[in-house]
Amino acid sequence: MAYDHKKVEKKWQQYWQDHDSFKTTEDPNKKNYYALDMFPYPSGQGLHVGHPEGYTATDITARMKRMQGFNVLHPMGWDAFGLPAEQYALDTGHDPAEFTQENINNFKRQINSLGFSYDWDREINTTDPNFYKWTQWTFEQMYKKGLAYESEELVNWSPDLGTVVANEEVIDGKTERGGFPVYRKPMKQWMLKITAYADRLLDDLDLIDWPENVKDMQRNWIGRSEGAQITFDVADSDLKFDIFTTRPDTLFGVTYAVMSPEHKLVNQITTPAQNAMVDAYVKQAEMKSDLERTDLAKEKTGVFTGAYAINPATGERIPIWLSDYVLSSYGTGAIMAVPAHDTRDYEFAKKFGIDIQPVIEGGDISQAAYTGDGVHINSQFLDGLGKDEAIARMLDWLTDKGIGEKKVNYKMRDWLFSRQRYWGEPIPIIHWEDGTTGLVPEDQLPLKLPKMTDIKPSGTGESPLANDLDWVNVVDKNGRKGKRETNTMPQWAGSSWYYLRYVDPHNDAKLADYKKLQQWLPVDLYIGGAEHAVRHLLYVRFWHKFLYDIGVVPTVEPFQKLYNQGMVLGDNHEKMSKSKGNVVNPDDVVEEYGADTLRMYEMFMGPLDASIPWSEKGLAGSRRFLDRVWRLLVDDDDNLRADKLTDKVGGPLKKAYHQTVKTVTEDYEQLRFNVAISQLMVFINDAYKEDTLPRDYVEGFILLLAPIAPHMMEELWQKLGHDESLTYAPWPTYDPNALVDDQVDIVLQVNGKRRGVATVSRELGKDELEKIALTNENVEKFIAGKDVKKVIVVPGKIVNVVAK
RNA sequence: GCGGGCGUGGCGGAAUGGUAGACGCGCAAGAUUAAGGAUCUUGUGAGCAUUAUUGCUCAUGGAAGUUCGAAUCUUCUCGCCCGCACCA
Repeated sequence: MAYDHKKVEKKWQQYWQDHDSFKTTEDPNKKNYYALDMFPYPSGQGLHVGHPEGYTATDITARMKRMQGFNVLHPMGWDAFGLPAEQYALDTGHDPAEFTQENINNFKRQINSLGFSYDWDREINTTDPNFYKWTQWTFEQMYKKGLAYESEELVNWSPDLGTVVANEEVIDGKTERGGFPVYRKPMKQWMLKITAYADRLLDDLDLIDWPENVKDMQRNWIGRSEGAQITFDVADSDLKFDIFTTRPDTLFGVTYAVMSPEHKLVNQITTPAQNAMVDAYVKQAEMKSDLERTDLAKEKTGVFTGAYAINPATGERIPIWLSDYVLSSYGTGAIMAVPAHDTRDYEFAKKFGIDIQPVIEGGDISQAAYTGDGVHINSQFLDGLGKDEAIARMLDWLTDKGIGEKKVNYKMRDWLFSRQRYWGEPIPIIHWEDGTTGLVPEDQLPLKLPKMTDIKPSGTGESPLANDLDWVNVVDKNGRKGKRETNTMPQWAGSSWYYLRYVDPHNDAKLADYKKLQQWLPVDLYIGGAEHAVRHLLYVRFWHKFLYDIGVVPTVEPFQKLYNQGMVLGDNHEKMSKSKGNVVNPDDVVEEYGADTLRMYEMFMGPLDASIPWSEKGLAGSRRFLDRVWRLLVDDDDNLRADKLTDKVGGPLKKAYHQTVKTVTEDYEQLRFNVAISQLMVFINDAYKEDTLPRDYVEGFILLLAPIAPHMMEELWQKLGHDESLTYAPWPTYDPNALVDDQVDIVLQVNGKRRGVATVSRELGKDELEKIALTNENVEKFIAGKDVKKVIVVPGKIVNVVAK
């Protein structure tokens, strides 16, 4: 009888549920291990075969750690607020809450069908008021510290979505969701002051074990740059403006200044003669979406304001231009232009015929800007100096004169935290009629999202919540009237701290108990997709550091080790998508091959972080291996092949077994599952050649394979006579002495090429090995007629004869 | 343009300075004739030589280098992927 995956998988899933097998233990005598998945957004599509790749990796780790005697926290939950559900609800007339619940039920069914060892008592859901109470609470703490503030900002407005989106949600000038154009528009919005943590977010990357590319992306996003802020006077007026530059040493080469079209001073400095042109340029810039602005970046545009500034170094008058190559959102929104030594300024100066004044030797300014290092010229007190020295000297000079100072700037901007949509956490703020703004008192949290029938975005920049007057209008105990904030939080809010709630999910009094957090944090292993490298993972680190500062969490970083699983591609090597018709549904795989096969195949495909095409043949191969394991131990009548088992240990499988325990344990630890599986296959291939199998080895093997294929291994474990689940069976150990043979193969080389092999005693010394090599028939052939210059002997491994 | 990564059989991939191609897929041969994606054993980078155990040559995108020895380290170069992109 062939292995019946449907029966066996159902049986053990039921067993685990009935026995609370995966309930988190909190034994003070054990060490703790926190294995975390990026919780999913429960979409209407259901689980994708990409989801189980990361989930299986953490599940294997969690299962191994349990067997190794750790308390293991391995939870799952739902990132259930967000645009897609709301969009779907709008399109179909569904209630997003109901629709989301259906999706969650489906996701949970699918996840359970794959045999993941989650502790469902700790399930969380970001849309549950008992959860978002603490999202709101954290927002209030930020507000009290001045880190959550309301501000008129130039924001990314998406008319198609009817909401603003954060900078991080704009990809190539379009919204991440839907790919809609984005316009810069001034709007009053809630912001979180993530920039206050810029340096710590940057520096603490050194403390964590994350992929280098993710760290680099974060460094890049934070974009710290050191330079100077310098004040320029506007000629013939009392006005001044600041610029930021990383090259204060080139101040003598400044021949003009540029302000962004949105700069505050534009109206005040523009001369009447230039007014019409400036006006037209500013309007035009306003109309363009970000995408159009960057698309047109090939050709610089700009307009002269008619005004002049004074170069503080030379005292000369320099024209002030306007151009959208200067961004209002970076630095001071104005620059000093050094066309001789900056490629952008060079292009602009060439186009508009502005003076180009070299101040560093090297390059040819008739051809291109010279941005390299060199000796300064035409720069009075900087003449003769190199770049670094000149920068230092100039900073001193600026500071002395009181017209400039050293300054650090960041590309990262504050986090736009409000959305004009319904399906999100309400921001717990009340705007009072006397013009003040206050928090919803903590004892009134959670501030629940009201049920509404019409949740269409107004399109005017107001949230649909504004229409629910019963909810919006409030009166305090003194009769003062107020209106609730109607913007909601972005989807990233709940995911910025959810991993903390798993630690203490039912706590009514606190976000989570500090002592419990001390026991579990930081998360030991966090696995998810690379698409969250900057956004989610930067927000989380910011929230965590804030919560650390106010004494809620005990660690400065949330996730000690992060790993990005790759993508599962379609069998045509392309990203799976409905339109390409290459989507594989995990339900179908579980039905046909079983969960163990799916888990095993996804781990065997290749390295966990690689993106690899799906192969039905490969999937079948994984099933074949599991069948092979089954048949090795179970006969056609579904009975254990007891006659094959022996209580003796040792024999021909001894070395292979110990090697397997060692390799598999180490490979699991390093998430090298594909290699671990190949070693398990080697052992089974060896075992097939033997008539008898030591029972110890068979049991050890079953435990090693159990994290990957838990259902079948539980069944085999039971057949071997165990009446309890193997969940807490002790992890196999190996004897290092069993790994070394008395006899080893020594490779014999001549000039680095393999010319023979000799099987000798492991302890054989250098001299004997050299002698064996030199007397080897084939080696002799290759050194005949040559001088032996040197013989390199690596005992136990190799002998290389160098002959010329 | 800048930053990061990758390039190994027909395919997915092993090997992180010491026998290149573990393991799997595919393919082939043999055994077997179980009804279902069969199973078991063996072989399988290319080429040459050999009755043969076997030996030799070439081979990790390309070129050069370091080294007794390089898929692995260095430089250049080509190609692909990811991220950022007028950030002053």
